[in-house]
Amino acid sequence: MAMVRTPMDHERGDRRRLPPEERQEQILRAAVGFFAEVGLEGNTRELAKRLGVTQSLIFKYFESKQDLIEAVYARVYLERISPDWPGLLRDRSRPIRDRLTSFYSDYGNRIFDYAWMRIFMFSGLAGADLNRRYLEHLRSILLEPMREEICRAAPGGNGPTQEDIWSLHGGIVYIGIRKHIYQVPTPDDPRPEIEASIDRFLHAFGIA
Amino acid sequence: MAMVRTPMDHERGDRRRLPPEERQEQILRAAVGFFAEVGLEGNTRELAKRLGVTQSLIFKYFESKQDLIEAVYARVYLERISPDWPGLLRDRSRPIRDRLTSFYSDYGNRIFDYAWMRIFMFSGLAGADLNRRYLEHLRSILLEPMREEICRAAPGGNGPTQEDIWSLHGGIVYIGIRKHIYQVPTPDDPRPEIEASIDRFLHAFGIA
DNA sequence: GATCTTGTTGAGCGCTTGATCACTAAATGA
DNA sequence: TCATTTAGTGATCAAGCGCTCAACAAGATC
Repeated sequence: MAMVRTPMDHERGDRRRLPPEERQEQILRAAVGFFAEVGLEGNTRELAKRLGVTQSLIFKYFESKQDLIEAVYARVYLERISPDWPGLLRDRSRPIRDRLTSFYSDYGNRIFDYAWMRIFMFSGLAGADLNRRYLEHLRSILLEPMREEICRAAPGGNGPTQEDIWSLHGGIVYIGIRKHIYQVPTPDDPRPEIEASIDRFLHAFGIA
Repeated sequence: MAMVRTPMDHERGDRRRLPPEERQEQILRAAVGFFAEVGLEGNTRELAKRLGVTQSLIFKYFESKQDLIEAVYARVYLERISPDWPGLLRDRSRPIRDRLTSFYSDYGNRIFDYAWMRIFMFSGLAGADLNRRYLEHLRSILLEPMREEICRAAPGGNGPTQEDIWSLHGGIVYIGIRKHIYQVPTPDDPRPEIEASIDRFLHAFGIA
């Protein structure tokens, strides 16, 4: 009960005096989980406690808390959109339904993630420009191609509008919001519902 | 530039020494707008400044900040669900499409609201139980009836599952999330897209 | 084993926070 | 007009915040 700080009871192997890049990585990884859980106003003393280091150490690796938060943003947003997806969506050798279901199955795997969803929401509420840039990126390189491909597949040319696509997208993303933000029960495997949403959507435009 | 506090430059008429219930109401109303904007960690000094009163006055009307936040929750959540809606959804003298479009048109009017959306999101992220209770309430008295009515209207009895209904709901709510949380451009009038979503949904179950 | 480098510590500074309280002065009634 | 009541103030407290820095000690080099 002496409250002595023992490095051993935190993280794996955790010898003191890590190489700088390893320590920085360790802090950043912990920060992602920590800020996702408590929000961006979470204090650095608590974060340090979870890492089993002193709070001052954090400032050796990140100039300021804002600096750390931006590193968290970068880490979380980076590689969240796969470079394969535009090609997948445009691949006309496959039926549009297949392309959409495999895209959203992949997409769901990446974004139905506790840390991602919450940090995206926290940063959105904080007014961070990153959200707007992410959504514009998403729209232009994924949703707009998606819309075009559905239009092409739709008989009679009465395809969806951009706003229709947002509606499909929102219905799917909302599963993750319910799970990680509101924390209400959701299906263990979201894929059947994703497929059903896509089928309903395509059906409305005369596809399948 | 003397930064003298003049009561006149805040709120309307604003004579000092208000009757207690009026002052409490004024603080509460300001708190709703303030916390919606900056988050629940917004500080009471800033809130007091907006009201043109001292910070200590807030604690004359609310025992603690947490107390104030809970009053904000109550104010914001209260009367957000109209008692007319269950009856409207169950009214079989009207086609199901009409019932759904007028319900969601009304519903959108109430929840596509800056303060509501953001406080709901802030409290959800903070883990407040209110969100779970609200969503369970919504499900049981609105979404489940909705599902049953659509099932009844669907030929062959292959109606939507509860999860399908969440998907429809999510697609609609997502408009508000984009607008007030992510703050990206959305249609000025969401009703056309709401109607389109409902039509696509019903179409998939062989209705209309 | 002595030396040097540098990752890590712990004390603490300046500031902000929620909350308290003795006091001030505006409204009310006699 | 004066006494009473009480809405509102302003100074202040204790705790917590981001951040700094002199000192310490783990690990590499010889």
